[in-house]
Amino acid sequence: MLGALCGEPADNTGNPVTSADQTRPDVRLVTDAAALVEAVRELRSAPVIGLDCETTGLDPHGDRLRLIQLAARGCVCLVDCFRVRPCELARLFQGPGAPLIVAHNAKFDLQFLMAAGLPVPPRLFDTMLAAQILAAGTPEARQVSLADVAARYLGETVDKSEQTSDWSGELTAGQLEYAAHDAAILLRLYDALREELRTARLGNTAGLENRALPAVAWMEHTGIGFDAERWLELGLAAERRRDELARELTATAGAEDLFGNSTVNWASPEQVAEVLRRRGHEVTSTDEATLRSIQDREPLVPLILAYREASKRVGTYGERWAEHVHARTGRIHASWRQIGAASGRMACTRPNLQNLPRDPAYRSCFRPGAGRVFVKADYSQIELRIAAEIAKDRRMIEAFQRGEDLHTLTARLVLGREAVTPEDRQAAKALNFGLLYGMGVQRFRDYAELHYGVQLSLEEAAELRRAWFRTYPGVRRWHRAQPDGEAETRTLGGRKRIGVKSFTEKLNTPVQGTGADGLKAALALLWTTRDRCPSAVPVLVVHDEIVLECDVAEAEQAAVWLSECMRQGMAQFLRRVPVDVETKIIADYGGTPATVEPEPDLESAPF
DNA sequence: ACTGCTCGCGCG
DNA sequence: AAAGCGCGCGAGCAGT
Ligand SMILES: Nc1ccn([C@H]2C[C@H](O)[C@@H](COP(=O)(O)OP(=O)(O)OP(=O)(O)O)O2)c(=O)n1
Ligand SMILES: [Mg+2]
Ligand SMILES: [Mg+2]
Repeated sequence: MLGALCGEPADNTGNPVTSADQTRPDVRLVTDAAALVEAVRELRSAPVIGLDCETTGLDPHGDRLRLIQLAARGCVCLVDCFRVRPCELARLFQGPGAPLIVAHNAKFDLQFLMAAGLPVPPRLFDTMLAAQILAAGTPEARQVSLADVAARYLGETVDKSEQTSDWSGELTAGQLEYAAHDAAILLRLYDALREELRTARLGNTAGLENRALPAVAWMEHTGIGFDAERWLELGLAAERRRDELARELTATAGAEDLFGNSTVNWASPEQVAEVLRRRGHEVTSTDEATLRSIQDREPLVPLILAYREASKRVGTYGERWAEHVHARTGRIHASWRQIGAASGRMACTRPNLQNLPRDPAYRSCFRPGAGRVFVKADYSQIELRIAAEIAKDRRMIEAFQRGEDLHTLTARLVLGREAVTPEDRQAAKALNFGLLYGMGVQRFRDYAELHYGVQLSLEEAAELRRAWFRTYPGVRRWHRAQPDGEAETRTLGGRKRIGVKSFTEKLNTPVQGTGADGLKAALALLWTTRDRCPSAVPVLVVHDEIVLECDVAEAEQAAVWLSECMRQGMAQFLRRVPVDVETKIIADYGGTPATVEPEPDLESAPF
């Protein structure tokens, strides 16, 4: 049955397959070492090769590679990994003149190659990333399955019914046919997407994404160590607090039925709003800003907010996290979306590791293995620096050249005093970025009151806000220079977002997106220079922050390496503004200090 | 039981 | 809630 695929294509019934495709390639099934050597010899001369892997499941740590499909122009090789060890493919992927490897969602295939001990091809083109880059800002950016992309750019329909079939048994003709087609279509897609990228002037962005891609696969494959026991303890404490607060809310509101049970579900915004309206507050929302505005007249408000905080911890940061611990590795392998936002930022799901509570009790549950540490590096004031460059604000540029800290300055401006705590500085971020991206005076005033306790009249708030814009007059000009109507924006790296509608989006997108460009350039550098720190692996990316895990002995080296990659990655986009990276060596993600013994200095050693 | 929506909120 | 932006997740709720 398998032999049929080596020559004439056949379907499951053994009948010849008819196809409209006149250029159907030669399909070859490789089931022994000699055939693999021969296949690699032939493929090695191809400049571009489509790669697709069929696996027994979606988990590179648990499931197995079954079939590796390699498509050159006019020739598809299917390597049956149950019959032949694919190590020989290292010769295809590596060395001078190695081919460009084209794959769809290559992060998936790369993780299986990594698990199999195969090298990561040095030159990659991911058709999914390309489609996301081209569609940034449109709903199509979220519909990027191979079938979607093939339909969009080739007008071809792809049958995915075999994708989820059983790949652990005897391979059927239908499966082999499907596998060959999937790989072959990648080459045509590559041609079409490369042309689209060229005409949209997005080639540089695609290059950047494809260079960052191995680091993202590396990070996902690595996962991160997690102390589930301590995490669950925090959940139980939050649960007790939540239930206590619910009882107190019910008692305070007098919302008990005959049995003393609550008639209100405090987790329902609708019911909370109804309670508040009955108590004389004309609210249409119950978010924190609304609740704060009635806090003076409503004793339930602090209880509701505390209840919400506890509920958040029980729900979003609760016991379900134990399900994310991988049975084999004992670590959490979140799913990283390399292009997760319309701006170009990454995103993270199942679970989202980019919005862990800042509370060290939670963050310290993420820990390196024994004898290892985390090295965490975060860009300083990054979007202010980028905005200074984009808006060409002389005052802001010069402030950065002098090494000033604008978050601290803004905290001082609003507080009216010199002394600023780390919390004050953290709060100033929302003010700086709020004003930078178009926040109005009303919201500015309420924020200042809530976080700094400074009560301002609307006129006083307006004056402070004007003072901020007087300090950075280039930012005000930049605001006024924004065009009306729908626009497309570009980052300093050339990344494009289309359909940008509102004034505030037009301000934010190129700045946030440039930050993503720089961070991805840093990831690309980390991958290509990883030999500088052999024990180091990436474990987290949090927008302008990268966390590595490495041996204690290599920590200092890793810190230098990481900060250099990050500086270089970002600095290429900033001509006038310096880039600063804050790097720390820590025993866990909560920031527990690491007691690091520096690497022995061999140069000056006595022997 | 599942899907799709809104609301609210965690993070950068 | 207000001209800050970008995400993902859980709960409630309505519809099936
Ligand atoms: N409320 C916020 C917080 C952050 N950001 C964006 C802009 C920041 O530059 C970027 C990174 O967040 P950080 O917390 O790292 O803030 P900074 O880099 O500005 O400051 P720091 O020097 O503390 O790193 O995320 C934002 O838009 N709005
Ligand atoms: Mg930062
Ligand atoms: Mg940060």
